[in-house]
Amino acid sequence: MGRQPCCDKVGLKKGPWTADEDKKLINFILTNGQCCWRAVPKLAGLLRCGKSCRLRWTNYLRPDLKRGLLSESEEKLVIDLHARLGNRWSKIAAHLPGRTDNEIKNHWNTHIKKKLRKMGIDPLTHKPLSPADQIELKQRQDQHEQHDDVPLPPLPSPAITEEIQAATTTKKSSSSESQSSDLTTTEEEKSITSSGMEMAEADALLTPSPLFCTDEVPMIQPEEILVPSAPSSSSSSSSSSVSSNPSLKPEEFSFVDWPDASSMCLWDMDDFSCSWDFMCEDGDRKLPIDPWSQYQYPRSSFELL
DNA sequence: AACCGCTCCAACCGCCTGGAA
DNA sequence: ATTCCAGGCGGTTGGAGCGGT
Repeated sequence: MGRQPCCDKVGLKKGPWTADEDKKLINFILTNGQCCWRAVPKLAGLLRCGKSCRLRWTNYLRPDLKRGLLSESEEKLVIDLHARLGNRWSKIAAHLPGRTDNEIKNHWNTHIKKKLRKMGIDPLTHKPLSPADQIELKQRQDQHEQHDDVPLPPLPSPAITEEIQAATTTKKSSSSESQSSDLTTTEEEKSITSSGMEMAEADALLTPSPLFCTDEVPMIQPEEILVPSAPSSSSSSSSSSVSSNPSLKPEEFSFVDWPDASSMCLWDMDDFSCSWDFMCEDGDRKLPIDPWSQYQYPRSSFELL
């Protein structure tokens, strides 16, 4: 017996959201807050299932979302976090304010995977592909230049496979922590702290405003929140254009942590790169490590891509 | 201009989990 | 203890947009 669908799908709309639907959802959430997604479509006058509403809001309409491609620093962070957490996109996204798990997942699949493979790094294991694998990969790429979905070559060694499986198992066994709030530190996140970056450093890395390329993403003030009027399918890269809603007041955005514009500053990349000197514990000592060393290629080789 | 193939990403689907009943 | 429900997550898909021929 299959599981009941999340909602009665008869008569429900699917596919891209229209500007009108977005407007209804935004107005509803801003007025009532996020609660009981199942009830949202009915109360907001939408012919969507609650799940669809939640996704639309969290992945697209939330005012605190960043837009645009991931910056180089964000990309590095994603790679590092992926090496430690695997495909746990929501966990990874939790470390990148304003980014969604979906966005990071997409970026990983479309950009980062390719970069790593080009560099001879297995995106699955974050270990170098063996020379034989690289030759094979090259041959396959030559044969199927256009296809990125070439099956991955064999894993470098059974030990690595076990390592990944162990990580996967950890995911299952630690599922009880998966729902914990962002403020709590999970076991895995603790391991990140101890084996990799210091939490404070990670926080510094992850401090929203200074990190991001503000030229990619215009700062939006609460009073500037606008309701899109163009169909969503065509507004993917310029989401929040358009007709303002005078009924929405800045104070109604209390659930959004708006960056303090006065504290905004741009960091030089050189300043930022300093933050990538991680520490590892060696007994009682803490030793600095370069996270890029695990890839066994010079940092600059990545930056050239 | 038309066609084709590729890329990208918004959205969907199915499963899992925690909490309430 | 069990069942049900809602929310969350990760994998996958579909289609718009774009470049090449």
